[in-house]
Formats: sequence, structure tokens, C-alpha cells
Amino acid sequence: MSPRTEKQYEDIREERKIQIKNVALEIIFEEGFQNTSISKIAKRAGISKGLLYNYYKSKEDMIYEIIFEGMDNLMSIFDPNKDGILTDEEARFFIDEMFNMLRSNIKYWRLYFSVMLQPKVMLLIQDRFMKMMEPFMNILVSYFKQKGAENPIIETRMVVAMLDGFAFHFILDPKHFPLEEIKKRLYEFTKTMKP
Amino acid sequence: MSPRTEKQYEDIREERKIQIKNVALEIIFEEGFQNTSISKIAKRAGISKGLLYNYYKSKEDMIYEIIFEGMDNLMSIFDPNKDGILTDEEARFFIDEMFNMLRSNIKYWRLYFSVMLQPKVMLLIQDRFMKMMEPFMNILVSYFKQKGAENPIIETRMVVAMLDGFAFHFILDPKHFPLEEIKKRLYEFTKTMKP
Amino acid sequence: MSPRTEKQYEDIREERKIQIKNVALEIIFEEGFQNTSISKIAKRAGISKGLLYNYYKSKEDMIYEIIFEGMDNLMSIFDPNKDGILTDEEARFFIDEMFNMLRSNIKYWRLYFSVMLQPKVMLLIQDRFMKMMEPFMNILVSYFKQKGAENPIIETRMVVAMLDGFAFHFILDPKHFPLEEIKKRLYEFTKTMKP
Amino acid sequence: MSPRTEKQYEDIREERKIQIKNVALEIIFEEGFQNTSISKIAKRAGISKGLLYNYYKSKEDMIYEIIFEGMDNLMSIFDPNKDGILTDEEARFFIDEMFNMLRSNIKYWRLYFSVMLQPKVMLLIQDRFMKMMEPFMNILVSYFKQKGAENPIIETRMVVAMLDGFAFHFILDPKHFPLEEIKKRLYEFTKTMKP
DNA sequence: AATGAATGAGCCTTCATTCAT
DNA sequence: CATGAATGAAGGCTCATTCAT
Repeated sequence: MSPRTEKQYEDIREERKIQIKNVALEIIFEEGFQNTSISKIAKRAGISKGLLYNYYKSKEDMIYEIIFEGMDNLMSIFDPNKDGILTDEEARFFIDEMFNMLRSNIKYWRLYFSVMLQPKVMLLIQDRFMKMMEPFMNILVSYFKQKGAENPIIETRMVVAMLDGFAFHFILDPKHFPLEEIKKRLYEFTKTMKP
Repeated sequence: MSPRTEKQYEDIREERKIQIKNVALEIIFEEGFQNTSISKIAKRAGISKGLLYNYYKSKEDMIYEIIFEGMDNLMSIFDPNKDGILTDEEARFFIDEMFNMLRSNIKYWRLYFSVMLQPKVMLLIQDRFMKMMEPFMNILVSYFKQKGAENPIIETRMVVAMLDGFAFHFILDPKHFPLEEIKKRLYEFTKTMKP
Repeated sequence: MSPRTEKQYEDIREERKIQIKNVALEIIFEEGFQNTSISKIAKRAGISKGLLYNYYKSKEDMIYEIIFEGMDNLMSIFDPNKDGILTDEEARFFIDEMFNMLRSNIKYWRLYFSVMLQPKVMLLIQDRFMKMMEPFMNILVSYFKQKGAENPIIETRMVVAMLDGFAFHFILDPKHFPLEEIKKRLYEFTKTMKP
Repeated sequence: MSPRTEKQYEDIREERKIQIKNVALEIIFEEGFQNTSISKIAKRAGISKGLLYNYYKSKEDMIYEIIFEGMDNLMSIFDPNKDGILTDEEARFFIDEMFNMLRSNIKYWRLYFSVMLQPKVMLLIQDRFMKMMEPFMNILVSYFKQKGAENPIIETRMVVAMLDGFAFHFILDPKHFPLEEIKKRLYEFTKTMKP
């Protein structure tokens, strides 16, 4: 019953923010980015609109935080050794994890794509986004180089495009997406990348 | 003194509709689907908001027309023989054309992706969209079957995902996209699809 | 095939106007005064909006013409002898005719009431309206005076209010209105007005 | 510094709603239902258009609330004993009160008539309206039956039509309406309803 | 830390009216 | 006489954001 310590306040604050983010993702998923209002988020989160602005200084701010947090999560599963080298096994692990993430975070990915398609938002995000992606890309390039690919950069592009494409298809219609078959098919790239 | 002939009215309408569609795509490209308002379109097209509703009965209506017209265009370049069979040569032709379309219709593609991400819109579009895609998909399935692919449906999915992925990357940053290299890399699929 | 005479043009004009008025009444009845637009009227009448303005200089103008024409019709059935005196028989005839009119002109009456409830319109109509009603009222006053009513003016007011009330109820729900019974009940006033 | 209590918020809301309703009625009275816009209401009430939607979820919603509240008020003065029987004295009391209401609520009555004439609105209101009117009508029917009327239902219809007619005339021109004389004349019905 | 009333700019849409043809 | 494209003002409504409490 003693007054809360600063740490406790911080924890409460952090929990609230997470809760708000989850609610936001849920509504964006259900109704689309365009139809998601601050009011709805606040109402479903069980707090007042005013309080929401206590946690995020604007709607944009909130969206950005959600986006970057999601990216951080994605990155964290990649290259678990942090040694900058990707073994075939790690690649397969990555494919698995990638789809796990897709499956458990459909809501996030829908938002991710929506936001990417807003040019002005993109400008703001791009820098940070690129910095995040760089090590990811570099590792893939190395991986394909080591596999003897003729043009490792193009190969990387292809893989990333494919992954984004799958993600896109998956979020549009998760029920009919042949997850397992696609995964198996992708494994082959870890064996036979070099034609 | 006599009223315009029916033909004249038709011409005026046709021209205006094209003009409006172009302006709409331009703004959607520049500012994102979400930030594109009827006001902006009318202002940039140099017409009154009211007139816009003389041509499209709602904003949704306008978007649909643009979307489906774009799809028709895309479909029309595919399988030029209309024989339902895709030769390797036709496949390469398709890849070329596909990227030509991407390059000359970036604006359209941004809209395409944006619209796909709107849950409510999707419901309305999905049916018609699926019907349009079906023959396209079937041809690809046949193509991969004939090439001896183990699972032609998955193979088709992969190609389509990849193409969507490329399209997505391309519209996000057309300047840095290695169009020619990617194209060349894709040609290889027409030779060695069977692993 | 010779060019039309001025008279012929006038006739065509008059016919057109009547047709337009009928269409207007129909739509106002179906959709309410508020939701009746010039466009709808023109379309259903099979003419262009522009032409409509050739016949009526404004929407208001058209409404007024419809209203006053309807009033003229009503007045014309009243006191057929034009002798300023109302016999009991004439009174019964009037009651009959009144309801016939209601029945065959529901559309008109709905408009009549709607217009009456627009204060600004009322101001414009009131003068002409009152002049039209005056002889009608005077005859009723005489009628009740002759019948020995204590306060013939009040009696007249009552009758007119009742008639308006019936008209109102009738246009709201013509199917369930007990026309015949009400008529019979009203006949009694021509016998026993004096309590 | 602490937020307002729930009671305080409730009070603010209640006051605002009343204020909005009054302003709405005033403008509808002055300009007619058709010419009354949300903008005008908000401007005259000295609030923003947006705030109005904080209190009523649509213009229709607002109108309904005003209409039904008015009806409740009207009903509440009728048959004060709530015993379902109307004595002559109560009938006279009702006549008095009815005209008091007319006088003090002209604005409401204009709205009432206007709304009744809107076909689409009527459909929505009709059910609730009829349910409200039923006991009122039943009591009148009993009253006339007990008075020995030949056809109590028709008699009730007549009275109601007359009252509506008076109301209609009164709101059109309250200054010249002979309220007292009409009232006196109506009292006679409570004595001599049986012809 | 917390509330929700209040704002104001902007949204999509409608419509009486004008006008070149 | 006749057309319908075009306008512009207004309509109902939404929403991110602010602020007194």
C-alpha cells in the first residue's frame, strides 16, 4: 500500500502501451487502417482518449512504434548466433520462424503493408527501416555468395520479394494458404540455390 | 444552337473519365490511398467536386472502375494466342510485358495493393478478382505441369508471390530496382523450372 | 407538316407543363418533398433538366403553380351554383366531392400540407391563399348563421379544422381510413348543426 | 486537477441536449423542417457541428428523440388518474391542457406535422407512434361508448381529426386563432356528444 | 494519471441552377 | 426548342487533437 516506486509506474506505463498497441492492431486488422480511429482504440482498450495521448503524442507516433516494434521482433529471430553467417540449417530455421511469425502476427503484417503504401509515411520510416534491413540483407548476400550464386544481390532480392509476396498472400487469405507445402518448397533453395 | 449530338456528349464523357482516372492514380501514388480525397482529385483535375459525381456515383465506384480496368489491361497481355497454353517464349514475353507494365503503371499498382489491404473493399472486389485470375492461374499450373514440376500449384503460387513481391518492391522504390537483372534471372525459370 | 401555329406551340407547352406537374407530384408523394430533386423529375418526365427551366423559372415556381392549380380545382367544386348560398343538399354534395378529391388527389394533398409547413413559403403563398379561401369561408359562415348557430365563425373554423384533420389522416394512411362512415357522420352536421 | 465526476458529466450532457433540442425546435419553427440543417442548429446553439454528433448519432436520431419526448409529454397530461376511464371533467381538463400544450409548444407541433409527412421517416416512427396512441384512442372510444354514441370509433376519429386540424391551423397562424371560443365550443361535446 | 466535452478542418455527397452547343 | 456537362454552395458526418476539470 506504500506509494508506487518509479519503477512500478514505469511498468504500469509499459503494460498499458502494450495493451493499447494490441488493441490498435486488432482493430486495424478488423476494419482496415483507414477506418481505425483513436476513439475506437481508446474505447476498446477501456481508457479515455485523453489518456491515450498521454502515452503517444499522436496517432502517427503510435503507428510508428507499432511498426518498429514488429520489425525488431522479426529481426531478433534472424541469425540467432549473431555471427553474421547463415548456415543452411539456420536458413531453414529462419524459414520456419518467418512463417510462424506470419501466422501469429497476421494483424501486424497487414498494418506493415498498409503503412508501406503511404508515401509520406514511407519517407519518415524509410531511413530507419533501411538501417534495420541492412544487416539482414548483407547476411543473405553472403549466404548466396558462399553458395556460388552468380549474382548474390539479385538472388537476395528474389528471396526477399518472394517472402514479401508470400506474406502478402498469406495475410489476404490465411485459411487457404498452403503453408506447409510452400515451406517445403522453400527448403529446396537452401540445397540447390545454385542451378 | 442545336444541342450537342449524342456522339459529342459521349466523347466529352470519355475524355473526362480518363482525365479523372489519371489524376486519381497520380494522387493516390503521391499521397497514398488513404490520403486521397475527392476534393484533391477534383482540384487537381481542374473541375468541381460535383462534376466528379456526374461520372462516378461514389468514390468507391471510381476506385473499382480504375482497379478493374487496370486488371483488364494486365490480363490482355497474357497468353496472346488465347490458346490456353503457355510456351516458353510466351512466358518470357509475359515476363517482359509484366515489367513493362510495372514500369509504366506504377501508379496503378500502388492502388492495387492499397485496395487489397482494405478488408471491406476486398469482400466486394474478391469475387470478380478471383474470376479474373482463374484462367491466368490455370495456364500457369498447366505450364508447370508440362514442365514436370512436382507440385504445379505450389509452383504457381511461388511465381505469383514473387511477382507480387517484385511489384511491391518496385513501387516502393522504382529508382533502385534492378529491373533488367531481375528479368534475366526470371528467364531462367522458363528454362530450368524442373529442379 | 406546315410549321406549327403559335396556338399549337402553346398547346404543346401547356401539355408539357401538365405532364411535368404530374410527375413532380408523383415523386413528391413517393419520396417526400425533401427528397424530390429537379433531376428526378426531369428524368422521369423524359426531358432534360434544361428544358424544365424553360417551363418553370425555378423549383419554387413549379411548386407554387402546382399548389395553386390544386386549390383552383378544389374551389371549383364548391358552391356549384355560384350563388353564394349553400343548401343542405349542396353541403352534402360538397362533402362527397371533398372526399372524392382527397381520394383521387392524395398526392396533391401531401404536397399541400408539406408546403404549408414551410414558414417562408407560407408567407409567399398566404396572401393568395387567403383570397382564395375567403369566399369559401364566407359561404360557410352564412350557412351556419342560417342554421341558427350561436357563433357561426367558430362553427366554420371547426368544420374546416375537421376537414383538414381528415385530409391529414387520410393522406397518412388512406387504406385504413373509414371514408364512408366518416362521410355519413358528416352528413349529420347538415341536419343538426344547431345543438 | 482530477477529472469531473460522472455526475458532472451527466449534468453537462443533459443541459446540452436540452439546449440543442430547443434550438432545433426554434429553427424548425422559423424555417421549416426541410430548411433546418445541422449547421444552422450548431451555429445558433453556439457549438461546433462535431459536438452535436457527440449527443445525437445522426440528424434523424435527434429528430426522433425530440418527437418522442414531445409525445411523452402530451400523453402524460391525458387521463391523469391512469384509470383508463375518462370522466366529463377529465375530458374538459384534457381540452384545456391540450390547448395549453399547443400554445406553449407550437414549435413542437410544427415538427410533428412535418415529420409525419416524410414517407420514409413515417415508416420508422409509425410503429412506436401507434403504440403510444393506442391507449389514448381506446379511452376515447370507451368514453364515447359510455356516452351512447352510435359508432364510438368514428366519433373518436372525428375528435382526433378535429384536434389535429385545430393544431394545424393554430401553428399556421397562432395570433388569429380564437383559442378560447374554440375551447368553449369543444366543451359542448362533453355534454352532448350523443346527438 | 485520467476523463470526455469540445473543436475545426476536412470528408463524401447532393442539387438547383446555368450555359455552350 | 432541347441537351446534359458543369458549377458552387451547402448538406450530413467523422475524427485527431486539445483542454478544463
